[in-house]
Amino acid sequence: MKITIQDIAEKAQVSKMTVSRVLSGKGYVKKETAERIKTIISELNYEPNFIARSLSSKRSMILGVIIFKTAPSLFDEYVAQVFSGIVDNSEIKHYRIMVFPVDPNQGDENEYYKIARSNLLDGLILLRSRINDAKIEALAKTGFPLVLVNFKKYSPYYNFVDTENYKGAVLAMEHLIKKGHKKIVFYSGNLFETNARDRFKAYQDTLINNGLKYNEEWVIHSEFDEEDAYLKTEQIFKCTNRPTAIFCASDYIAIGAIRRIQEMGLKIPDDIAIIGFDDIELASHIQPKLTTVRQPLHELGRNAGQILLDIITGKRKTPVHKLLRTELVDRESC
Amino acid sequence: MKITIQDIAEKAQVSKMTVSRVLSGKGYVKKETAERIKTIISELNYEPNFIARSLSSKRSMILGVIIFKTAPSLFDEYVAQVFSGIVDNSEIKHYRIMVFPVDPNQGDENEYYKIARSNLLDGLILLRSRINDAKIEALAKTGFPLVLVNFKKYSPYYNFVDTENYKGAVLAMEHLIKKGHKKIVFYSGNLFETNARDRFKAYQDTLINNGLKYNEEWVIHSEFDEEDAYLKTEQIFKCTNRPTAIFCASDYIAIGAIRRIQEMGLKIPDDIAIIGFDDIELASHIQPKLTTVRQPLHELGRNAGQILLDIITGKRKTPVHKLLRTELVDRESC
DNA sequence: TATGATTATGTTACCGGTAACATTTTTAAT
DNA sequence: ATTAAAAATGTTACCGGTAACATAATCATA
Repeated sequence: MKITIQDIAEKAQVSKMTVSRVLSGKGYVKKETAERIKTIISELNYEPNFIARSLSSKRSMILGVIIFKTAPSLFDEYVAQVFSGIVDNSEIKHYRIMVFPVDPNQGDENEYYKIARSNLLDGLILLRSRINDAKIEALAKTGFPLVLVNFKKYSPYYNFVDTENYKGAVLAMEHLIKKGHKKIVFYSGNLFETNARDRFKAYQDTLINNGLKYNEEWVIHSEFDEEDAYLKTEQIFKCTNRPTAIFCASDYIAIGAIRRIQEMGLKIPDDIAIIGFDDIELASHIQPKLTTVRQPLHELGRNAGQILLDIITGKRKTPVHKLLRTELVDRESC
Repeated sequence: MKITIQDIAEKAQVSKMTVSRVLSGKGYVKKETAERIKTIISELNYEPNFIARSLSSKRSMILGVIIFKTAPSLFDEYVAQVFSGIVDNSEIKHYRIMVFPVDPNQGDENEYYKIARSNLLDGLILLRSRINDAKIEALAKTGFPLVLVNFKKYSPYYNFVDTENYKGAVLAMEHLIKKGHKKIVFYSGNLFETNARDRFKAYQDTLINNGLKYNEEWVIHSEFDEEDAYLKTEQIFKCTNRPTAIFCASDYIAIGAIRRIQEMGLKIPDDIAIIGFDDIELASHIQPKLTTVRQPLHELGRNAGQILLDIITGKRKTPVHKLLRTELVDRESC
């Protein structure tokens, strides 16, 4: 039989409330009484019922992390690092973290909307949200504490942390152009994600600002994952005018492209230069080491967690719009 | 104001119970009544209070995953893959998954014991448990649904899924020996983990079974992570009798060792051969591609999840002890 | 039409805490 | 000694569901 607060109260010959006060540390309790109660608590090995507490206090102390499953593997490095960042915060230790994989292909799309409205969570962080997701706005408008990671939309309803994707992509493009490349292919990633759009825009703008032509044929509409990029790399070699460099909207894309290119016997960066985006762990381990634009994934997560807490505790008024810096990591692939 | 089951009941002019029956699909409700209630539910956009339901029904439909933070990064590939496996199960979709990072260095050690006893969870999966962890046995003995991953202990109190670490390590060692290596170093990983112990035992036994000598000087007591292995690789070159091969208890260890060895200008596998354990994604991307023993991480997670569900629903009686197969992946590092 | 079984719905209590308010005891100040 | 403030404890109601049991309505059958 589970020990309840009532059992403790009876044994200590006080009311439930006094025990409750000892547990929460709030309100007045005489020192000796508190000691007596504490002793009984540890003797009986009592642990408060989390669910009951949540129901009564109307705060669950649970935060949710929604992970849209867009790549074959749910927990790729992107998610892993952002997640580590979220958790890596002493303040967040008072909260429990719940993970919700949401697979749009499985029709899970509106799951998280239900979850948010089921009183289970005090707040929510969304990873890999897409702009074509119908329910995000509805949820945001309810005022439910919500932080989007890598989803940029300047609206009073949204709170987000994102990276300076546009600036980062300009860095990448200028790096290629400085090295003399004029024929640059872009692997887009999924353009329903705002970061892919920003990088795409920067690709186009930087070409034009440097007197180069934007050529639609040189845009490969890949997903963000390795496999898709691997498969679509065929397309490059069908171009009549073969490019000399590739700017990939993510490192996973770059890794897929590199694999295909190397299979064809071409040398990187001599035959074709490649630059990625993200700087995941793999980037520095593959051959050649990948030049890329570093996105502070861990920081992204840490900020998202902190902002969410601040919103929940009322320390910040929404909307919160935050952008983090990127930096070029120059290695061997271009 | 949040809509409650009472609001629905009033609007439909029935009692709460009838609404509750419609929601759960259990018990009798007249068709027209049910329709009427369903209409009102969707009109008012009602979502049941998860917490209240849990308190009343005494099942939270929440599973916990405890991740002992032993490496610098909480979510390394090992954790990511096992976790993906846990989640990748249609039956588990009815449950919520809560993640608890437990950092022994921060004194979190007994956190999970409290969590398990706070009525928040229906069951628990433990990753990276160590045999010196005092509370695991206490928890297991309470009969709380509990599955350990990669923790082998044949006891009626424990349920676990593990890999055939011993056999896998024998595979690795025999592979090295077959290639003519006689002086083989072992990087142990943390010997508080049962899988490290099994691999260590296999290392010793296989040496002896092949007429080779077990030499304590050739055992490097590293942690399971890359950085520690990198640092401890110095030790090899202090041996008077320099080894020709290294068997690493994990791929991360191997990657750390390789980095140090390559920095010293030595060639792998010519100057020194290396074999790893796990077959993480990185293993096939580094240079040279790592020969290793594949451990089915995703399967490990999938099994752990399934076993936990079976225990919770009473389909299986504990104890459950399950071992999964390993396989040698022959690449370029030896 | 009576009767038992089946279907449909309702009532009550409870899950185990906490909030809000009430009461009693102690302490400090006049 | 009196009295107000502070400290200590208690009472009651409620959070929003569900389990268990009770009752009412409907149906099938003799």
